[in-house]
Amino acid sequence: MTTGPPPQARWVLHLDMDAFFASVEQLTRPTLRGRPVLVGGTGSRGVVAGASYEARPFGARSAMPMHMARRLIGVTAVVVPPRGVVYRAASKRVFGVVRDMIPVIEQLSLDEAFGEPAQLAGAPGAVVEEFCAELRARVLDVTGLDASVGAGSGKQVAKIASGLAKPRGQRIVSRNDQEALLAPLPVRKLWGIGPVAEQRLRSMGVETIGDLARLSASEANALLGSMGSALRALAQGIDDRPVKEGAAAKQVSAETTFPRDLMTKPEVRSAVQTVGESAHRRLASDGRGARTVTVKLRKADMSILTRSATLPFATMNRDALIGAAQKLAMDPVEIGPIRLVGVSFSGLSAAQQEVLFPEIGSTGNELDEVTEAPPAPAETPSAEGNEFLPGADVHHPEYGHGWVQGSGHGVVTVRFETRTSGPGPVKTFPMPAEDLTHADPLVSLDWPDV
DNA sequence: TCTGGGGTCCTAGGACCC
DNA sequence: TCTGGGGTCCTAGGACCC
Repeated sequence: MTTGPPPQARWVLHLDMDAFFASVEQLTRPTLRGRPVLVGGTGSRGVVAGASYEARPFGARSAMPMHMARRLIGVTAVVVPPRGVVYRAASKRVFGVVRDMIPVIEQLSLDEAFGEPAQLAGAPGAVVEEFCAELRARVLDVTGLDASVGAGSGKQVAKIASGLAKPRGQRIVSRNDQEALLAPLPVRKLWGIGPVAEQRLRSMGVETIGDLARLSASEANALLGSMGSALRALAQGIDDRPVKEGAAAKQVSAETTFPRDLMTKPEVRSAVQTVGESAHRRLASDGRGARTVTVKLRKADMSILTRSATLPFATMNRDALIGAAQKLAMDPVEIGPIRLVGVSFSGLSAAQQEVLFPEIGSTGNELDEVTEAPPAPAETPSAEGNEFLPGADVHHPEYGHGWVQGSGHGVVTVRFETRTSGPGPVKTFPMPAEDLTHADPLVSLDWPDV
């Protein structure tokens, strides 16, 4: 007599790499496997961008100030600066594997994506289990990196499921089970509910996703604004948002927090120049031009000021863009000490009509002042007079590829290893170490085609 | 020794045009 | 000589995500 539930029409998958940055470090630097690894800024104002699973029992978490995470773990902590090029290359390979099984994916970041495999439409849970297991096995086999996968009737449930599956796991949530799963979770677990919305909801006694689901539409809108009814629907498990390929980036930016607050206009000028050049390099590799330039300043009290200007035409001309940024930057003498300077380019388009205003920046007074500005404070106190900073990739003619474990006191200590070498030997060289040269970090991945 | 860097989307007011 | 709306662009700020 039991006919069972009707087949589930939609299965959305969410794949999330486990501790991605830290795992890539452990993959490419085998000595770090099994150790508490913290990836992030090593300066006094650094925060944790990634923590290995060995670091988490100590309480270390992403976004935590680095000094705090370090103190929690103690002397066994290994702190390495982020290597974006390596993570991007690893990510590319991961999602190449995913794409072989799921042609259309929606990538959310370097380490996450949604997919909705057409062949799973209407499939029973057991088939979805099998598919997810195969997906994870292939990713691990090709890349050496662990992924967790969640599956559900929509994006929200799939994402929550992958979170519950971590690490090295998978969780398939059928439509019939999703209400029991969602209802007791804190509202903060919903994508789109951050600290502010959480507080507003809490003040009205709404703590769980179930509480939010029971609100009337008008109550939800009163508490959460225009997003209210959409978030209430998500809380009720109603989520028919399609999985679609991500659009091209709408903005390209760079920002730097300085070890000491900037106190003078020349310091800010110099910072805008450096940060603007960094943003421009990304813009150039993107290949598009920008119309709108935005300068962002974070003051010592953490408040943020932004100023933007829109040019008559999109351009990729470096001096025109940075010149515009210089005009927007404010003086710390007037607004107070500045800890962060950011430059962002938006209004991106393929059209480039830089020839239409060659006079801006390239011959303007703006740039001459910039060129003469004194340098900003050194980004890292130990940077001066030390060619090999900890975490740097290096090459030695005899020992091959390695990374700097430590430096100072006239010596540099290097661990020679890559993904395929296994834990390698450590060597110490007196400075200056003439045989040591900086190396492409991608060599540490030791992949045939990168 | 407090709090990174890279993004997306939304709101709200004013300018400007029809 | 007074008074509309609608639509779009621009700017500044803020919430939120990984």
